[in-house]
Amino acid sequence: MTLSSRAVGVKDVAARAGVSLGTVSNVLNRPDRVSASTRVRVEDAMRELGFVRNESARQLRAGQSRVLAYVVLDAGNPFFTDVAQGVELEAAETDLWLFICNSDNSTERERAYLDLLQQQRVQGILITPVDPEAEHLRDVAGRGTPLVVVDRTQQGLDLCSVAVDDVLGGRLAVEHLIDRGHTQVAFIGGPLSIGQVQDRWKGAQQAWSEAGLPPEALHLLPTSTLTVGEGRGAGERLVGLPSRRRPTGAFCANDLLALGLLQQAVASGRRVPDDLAIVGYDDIEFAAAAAVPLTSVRQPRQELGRTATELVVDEANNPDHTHTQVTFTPELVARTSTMG
Amino acid sequence: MTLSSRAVGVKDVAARAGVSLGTVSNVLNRPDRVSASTRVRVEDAMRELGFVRNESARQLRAGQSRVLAYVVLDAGNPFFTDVAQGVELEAAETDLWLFICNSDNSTERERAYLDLLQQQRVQGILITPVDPEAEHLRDVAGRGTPLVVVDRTQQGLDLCSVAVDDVLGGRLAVEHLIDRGHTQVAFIGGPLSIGQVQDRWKGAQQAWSEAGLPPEALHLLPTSTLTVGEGRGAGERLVGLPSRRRPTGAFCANDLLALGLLQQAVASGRRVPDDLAIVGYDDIEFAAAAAVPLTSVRQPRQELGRTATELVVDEANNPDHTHTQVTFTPELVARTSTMG
DNA sequence: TTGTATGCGTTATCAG
DNA sequence: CTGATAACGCATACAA
Repeated sequence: MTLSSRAVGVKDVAARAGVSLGTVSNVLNRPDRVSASTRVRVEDAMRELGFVRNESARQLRAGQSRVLAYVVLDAGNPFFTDVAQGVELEAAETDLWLFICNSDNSTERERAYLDLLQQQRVQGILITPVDPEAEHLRDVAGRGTPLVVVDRTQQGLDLCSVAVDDVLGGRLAVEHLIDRGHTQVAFIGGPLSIGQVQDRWKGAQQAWSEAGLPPEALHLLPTSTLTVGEGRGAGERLVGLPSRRRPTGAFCANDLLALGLLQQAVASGRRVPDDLAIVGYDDIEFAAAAAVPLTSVRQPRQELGRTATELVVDEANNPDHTHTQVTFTPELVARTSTMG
Repeated sequence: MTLSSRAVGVKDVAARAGVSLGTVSNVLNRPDRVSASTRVRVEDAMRELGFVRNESARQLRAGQSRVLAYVVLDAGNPFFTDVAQGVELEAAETDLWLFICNSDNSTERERAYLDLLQQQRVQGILITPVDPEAEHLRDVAGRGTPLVVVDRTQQGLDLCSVAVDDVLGGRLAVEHLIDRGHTQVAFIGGPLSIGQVQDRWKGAQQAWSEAGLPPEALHLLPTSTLTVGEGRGAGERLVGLPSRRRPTGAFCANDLLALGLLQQAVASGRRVPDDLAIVGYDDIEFAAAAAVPLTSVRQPRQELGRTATELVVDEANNPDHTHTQVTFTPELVARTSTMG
């Protein structure tokens, strides 16, 4: 309703309530120092005028904000939204709010959001970066905004990070396929420039060679992104291989790929797992909900988010903070797609 | 590196570069008014000092921010992240940035985020609200922050909104099942207090009665949420019905339910669509990617986001803005889950 | 409780 | 280009 001359401020409230400016401020920040009756009067005035505290001014004075931000790689990937949920749960307990930003796999967007968030003086930034070694990540920390890297390991020790042991995850996946008797296996994923993909591939190779299997029987089928569409494409390439060398088991670098592969396999008449066994990675909700429930490597998603949040908050408030790299252990969840 | 005495400001930069404060400001805001050589010198100083513009101060002065916020109902539902992507695409073209907030179906969290965003003086708010008639939505607009309701229709004409005709969507789904010869059909979804669910159910009933089919042959299987888990549960209840009256087709109020139902059906040995045909709603990416690709009602998700963004931006900048209610038309996408 | 004054960092203006 | 200065809205400290 208030179509007034814009911008209702504390002094307008004070005038309306017939009290001083300082009293309004007290109602806002130390309600106990104000008598109940005047407090009510002030609150009424605020309501009538449609007063909204100006956070810019408040923050300019206080120098601190009550919001955290999480810059995700791909807001459409349920893995990240699950991590974000963990962040929110923990943040809520500290009376902090969360803004989610989507870099959408673009280094430029990532950098632009980091700039914006620093300028906003958010209390801390969580980020799953395109490249964990990028300079601009360190710049942020150097300029005073606490920053924690999520789901990527760090080379240096100058940043906090929370990650999962992806080499181990890769081992678990491939060991499982070996246990099930597969001797021709495909690793589907890419680009290898992505740290996680590289680590999972490395783990796969380790498990394979330790089992004494010939390297050429572990096929690398690179993809250009980790999406459902690429998974379908990989399925078609798989069929193209000569039947003698054609993999009977596939380990996909994430569940999106695995679901695409699964779809393509079923559509082309192959049976899962009899003709093709599939292991995914992340164990997103849709993995268990696929019509052929997907075996997958589970990461403690919410826990990642919670822990990362604890770390930023500590970095923001504890003068004795020391950078910490936390590594979680993944776990294989066996389902029908390998255990028909 | 800059471990200095906190808070590098424009005047520090000016001192370091040996220029006046005004010049630094010009480098920041009207670079053309500064000679190339001094500009470089100032930029170097900013870099060396790790200067970060203080957005609070800037905004306090300008009274305007460059960020939009989208408050979603459920960040884990791909439908909303797709809408958000549409918002981002449009926002980027207007040089605006997007913060995503998750109300997680909680009225309280929704209200708290709205307060926070108003205090931050964001340029505009997009929201898919728990309840589109809630008072606090109107309060926001009344206090000067442009707000657009996304994916919910409005009763009044005092707010902008962008929605899809859910009654029509419901009709399309059920007409499709009728066309395929089904005479016992289940509607799965809930709670009916959710506007969308109610509308889809209404459309289903309309199509059913217009086809001259008996009302009792259209079964309502209510759920308490729109999640994969509830979909599985509904599948179990479906089996419980006496075979004579057991539905051969199911229309689910969203794809999450449909995927859960699909999973349960396949796991319990029913064939889709021969034993049970399934229609979902939203056409999220995982619908097409399900091992039995899901027939679904598609909404123009990105378009929803784009249009909503155009509306907030207009409301924020155009003094002659008039509130507009935009309604899009849904479309049935037939796939294997009904067309085996 | 009240008035009043000051500062937070940035931008804009104006005369030199 | 410089130098000085006034806002923006809020929080606080201090004296009455």
